[in-house]
Amino acid sequence: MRQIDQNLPTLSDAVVARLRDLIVSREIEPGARLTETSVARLMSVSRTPAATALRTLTKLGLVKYEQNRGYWVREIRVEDVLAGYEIRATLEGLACRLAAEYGVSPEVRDILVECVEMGRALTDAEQLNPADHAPYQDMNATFHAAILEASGNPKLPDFVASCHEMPFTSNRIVYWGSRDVVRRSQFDHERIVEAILARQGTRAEMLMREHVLEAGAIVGQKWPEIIQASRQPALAASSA
Amino acid sequence: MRQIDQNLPTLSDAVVARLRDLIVSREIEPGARLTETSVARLMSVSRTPAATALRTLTKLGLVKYEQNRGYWVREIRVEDVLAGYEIRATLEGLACRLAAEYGVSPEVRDILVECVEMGRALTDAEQLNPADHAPYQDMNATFHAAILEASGNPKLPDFVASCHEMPFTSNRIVYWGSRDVVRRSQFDHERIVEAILARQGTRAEMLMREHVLEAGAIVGQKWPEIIQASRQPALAASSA
DNA sequence: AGAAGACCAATTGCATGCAATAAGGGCAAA
DNA sequence: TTTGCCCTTATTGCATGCAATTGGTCTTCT
Repeated sequence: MRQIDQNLPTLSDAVVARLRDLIVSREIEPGARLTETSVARLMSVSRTPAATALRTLTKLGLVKYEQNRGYWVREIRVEDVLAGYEIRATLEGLACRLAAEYGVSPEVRDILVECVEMGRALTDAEQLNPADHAPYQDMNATFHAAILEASGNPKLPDFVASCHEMPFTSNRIVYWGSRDVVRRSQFDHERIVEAILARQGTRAEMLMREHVLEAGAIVGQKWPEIIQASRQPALAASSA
Repeated sequence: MRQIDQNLPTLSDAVVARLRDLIVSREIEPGARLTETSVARLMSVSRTPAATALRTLTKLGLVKYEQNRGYWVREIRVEDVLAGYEIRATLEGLACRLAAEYGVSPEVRDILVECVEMGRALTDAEQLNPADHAPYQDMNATFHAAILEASGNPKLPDFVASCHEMPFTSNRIVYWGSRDVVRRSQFDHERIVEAILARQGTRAEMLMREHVLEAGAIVGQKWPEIIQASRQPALAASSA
């Protein structure tokens, strides 16, 4: 009875994951009513994990809640997604500045240099290799996480993580359709590392802001396609 | 049976409020075990609202949680509080820049001007009047909220709000012990409004950063006194 | 004596019944 | 016709019993 389809630790987590996919893919339409009972039936669980999941999704901003009234699916507006990128850009920019100003440990420096070298190698060929997409995403996540850690601000990683929990704002979404776009992102990484190691705080901050905002801009441009693609369950499910 | 002492909508909310006070005031020591059952007994409620409250406090960062293991009281470190101020300073700075760059509506302009005039009046006398503390706090909250709204970023108010939920990071804590400190804060407000109305985005951003960081610096300086004062239940309870 | 395995206690995770609450509709009175 | 009140109904909020998981301990075998 444990685990409905993913091997997440609790039923509630599994309900959150599945319900999020259903909302993001618009299989459940914006404005639709979500009662604890209906979610419980839909997921074949009792009301307890359904209720817990709905509270979690409320905090994630995917459903709206009114006291003693119930839950509704919220519309995912492109301006909300862009707002998330704007906040993430600012916070990751802060992390860059702090890391540059206070200086990074040799270990962090090695990680950053390694990320840059790996990214260069993965994107150096004349054409992007689909098989390199996943390694590049991993490198990207490592890169951003290392800088957040190196900021010395113990709350910053958590705040940025809550940005990632919003749909389409994750740093795992690296557009792999155009070599130019990926290559430019890679150049950003190189300049960011250069700035941090040279202790150029403001430069590092602005470069990271730009870097993240550009990722957001690409999502904004391709918004109709993204929504369209996410309507297809097969694709939406792959986001897990 | 409803409401144990505050008139909050749900029992769970009341448990969150009381437990937060107990943790912040260190009546429950850092590292202490918190089981659903013990909290339920302590608050004279069943396990359900206790469990909900513990999950909420985990998200607020006041308790630590381990899967299927339980909850522990986390230590409130001064560096965590300062980290919160650093994030808040950056985000409110962002809001200022956006409001300045895109321009504010006449309504918002009137609110900001009114806040500045009220603040000037409340701090103009040679000595601070204790009775003016609460009105000044209200003005301060209105001021910051108006700018966050005016930023046009729909997620920004929520993110800043989650900063306020951390202990000692609320913008309601305005130090009222020194006229110079309050007066300087008031001057900041005046310059921030000037910069926003003059569409000077970067200046507005930096002024707001400085403004919030100074509030954090004061908390940092007075940390031992704050911890000491919060040990006294009478004072701690007044934070509700 | 040390290590591995099985048992035991403590704690959360889940299921379900019941109570409280709030919105909406119907009915009556002005 | 409109307005105000009450009642119904849908839904969450709460209480509690049971199952599952985890960590520690005790035993046993090497």
